[in-house]
Amino acid sequence: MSESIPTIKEIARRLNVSVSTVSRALSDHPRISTKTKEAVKELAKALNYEPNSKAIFFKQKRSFVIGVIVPHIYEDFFSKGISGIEDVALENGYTILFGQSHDRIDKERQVVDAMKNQRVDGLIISLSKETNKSDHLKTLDAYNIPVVYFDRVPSLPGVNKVFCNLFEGTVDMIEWLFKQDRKRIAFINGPGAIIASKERLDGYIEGISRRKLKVDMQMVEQTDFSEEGTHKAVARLLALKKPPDAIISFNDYVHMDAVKYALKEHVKINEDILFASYANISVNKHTAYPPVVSVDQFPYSQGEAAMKMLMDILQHKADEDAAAKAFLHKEIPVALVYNS
Amino acid sequence: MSESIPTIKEIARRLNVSVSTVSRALSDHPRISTKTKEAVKELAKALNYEPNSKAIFFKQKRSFVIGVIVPHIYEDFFSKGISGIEDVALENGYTILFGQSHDRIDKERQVVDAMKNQRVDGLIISLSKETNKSDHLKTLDAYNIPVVYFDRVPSLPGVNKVFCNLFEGTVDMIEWLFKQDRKRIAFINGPGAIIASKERLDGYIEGISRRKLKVDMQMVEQTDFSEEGTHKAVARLLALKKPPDAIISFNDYVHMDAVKYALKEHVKINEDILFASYANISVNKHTAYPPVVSVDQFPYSQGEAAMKMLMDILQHKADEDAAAKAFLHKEIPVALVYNS
DNA sequence: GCTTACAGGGCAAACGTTTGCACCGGGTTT
DNA sequence: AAACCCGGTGCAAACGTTTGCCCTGTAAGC
Repeated sequence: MSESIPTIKEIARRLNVSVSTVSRALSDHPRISTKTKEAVKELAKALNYEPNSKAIFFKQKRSFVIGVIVPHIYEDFFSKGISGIEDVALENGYTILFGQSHDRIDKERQVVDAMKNQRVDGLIISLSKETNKSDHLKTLDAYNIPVVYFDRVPSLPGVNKVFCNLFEGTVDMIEWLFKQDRKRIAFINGPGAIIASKERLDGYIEGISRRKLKVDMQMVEQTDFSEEGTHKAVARLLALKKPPDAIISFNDYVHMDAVKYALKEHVKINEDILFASYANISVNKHTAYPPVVSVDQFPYSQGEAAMKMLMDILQHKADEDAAAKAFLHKEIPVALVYNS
Repeated sequence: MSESIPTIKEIARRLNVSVSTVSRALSDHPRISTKTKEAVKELAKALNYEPNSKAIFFKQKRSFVIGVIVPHIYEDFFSKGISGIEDVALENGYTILFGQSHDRIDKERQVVDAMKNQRVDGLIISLSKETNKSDHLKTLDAYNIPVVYFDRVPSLPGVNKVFCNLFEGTVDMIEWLFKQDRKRIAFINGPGAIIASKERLDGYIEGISRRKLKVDMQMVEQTDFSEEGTHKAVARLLALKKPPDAIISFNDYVHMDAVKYALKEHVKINEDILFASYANISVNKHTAYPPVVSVDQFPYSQGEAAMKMLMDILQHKADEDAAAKAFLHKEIPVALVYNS
């Protein structure tokens, strides 16, 4: 009943030629006459022939599939990153196998395993928060599957990675706030353990220091990303003898929670206190009180860059040229985005 | 240099048995002695053997990959749906190939083609807005790839689909608003052309009618989902001689835009006017003015249901039993979610 | 007329795995 | 003692495609 899927064999049978001829005709091999090629291609089109990429992989050891693993898909940042990856992949005839780690290392392991079983040609991964060592990714080496890390990258050097550094962006943001005549700039950072927090804090300290001011650690709060955590941080800031006239939040989600609490305290958002943040997520355009400035990390571009890097690696895989095998690093510049 | 990937052959060679024995041992075939099985399994583990699923597909004509195509990943609704799909897939040993149509039919075609080339075992798709006929999905029949439609489903009957109907939810929402003593309930609907708009409108009319009230079409506005479109709709509602005391928005994004405009007009949100909406997206928990009630369509559950349905179809694919081949429909109930 | 060259195309192996069938040796039936 | 059964295992084909090598026929070169 289900009329069989056309194969190269079928074409060969109908045209009374051998399968090898068909194969070569389809790939424009010079040894095949134009006439035969035309006949083959015509019939292929008529039968709606599509090569079975699994069989090709089997022969060529390439699957034309690349794996993409992110902590969460629901975060604006990652969904945009995936779009960047996907677009470049499609341009190059690749498809993406997808998985989420939900920020858990066991899940990450499971997904990495699944990708390995599927014999992906390469992997782009943004590490889960729990992932400090990447031994589960070492096994990919044995399978000769190259890995490109994306945004949440290991700090070790011996890897390919695309990321951005928030240090400069933070310094710029502080400069800008000073120009708006803000003098008491507070900062709600994320948990101290993660690198992203350190980058931001370093930038904050540098930014304040450049104005020859002393950094007041009372102005630096921390949140665990929960609503309560952020509320408490804001509460402490507002309770200071000299409360801040600007608050930088770790990201736009923290920003929203901060605003929510400040509103309850009758703070005039972006008047009494200017609110700044990181990420520049899409919903900022819809919310009543977006941050006046947000540091955009251009996830789409990061995704594009990561996929291009992977394509590059795949190209040069067979090369004996050692130089082509060096580990690639790419730092994407950030930019301030203003909401008026 | 790249130490070779372990195969079943390698195991056979080392253990001095045939590949068939290894294959059977690995799959717990009853004819193989426990001793041999143990030896094989032990060595397999030691070598870190992982079956090459491409080769298996080749033999079994199953890839253990299912394709998932959605209009956008950045929408909260779809990202949750995908998570539901993914979790069920993983439980069943399947991995997902992912693609976005960006609400364009040409992109949808391209992605469907890519999935076909990869010989996915099945496909779950939420149609793009542009897709009215699905001839490009007909070609999947020839490849014997079953399709389950998800949320954005074709209205025709001869398909498998999981969806929810907003009619009841809308009626319930109106009832609830009446109970809050709201008498002039306005409605900002989406473009008339899409089914989702019709369902909502029908529910709105039914809800109002049940109170024996006449439906005032001045209270029914429309937006094209742009910020301006929504702003104009709100402006018209506020300019009415008898402005509304409740506004239902097409979804939470429209809701946000509506609130943003209303704030400018000094409306006291959720006091002067109660705001209600659909979708119950995650950021509602962070925003300053979430809708007091939102109709949750449980995208995660829908995703789960869709994947389970597909697993079911795949199970019964070989069945000659016609009953098992009937087209499956599943309607997921919605629920009101209140934000206090 | 004979060799040589080359264009055009076919044969068959290989990729990793599954599976129907055959085989073998020892124990049970008759 | 012949016939049978059965647990345990091996053989080989098959899946769709690519590719190194070989074969054939015709035309050019001598």
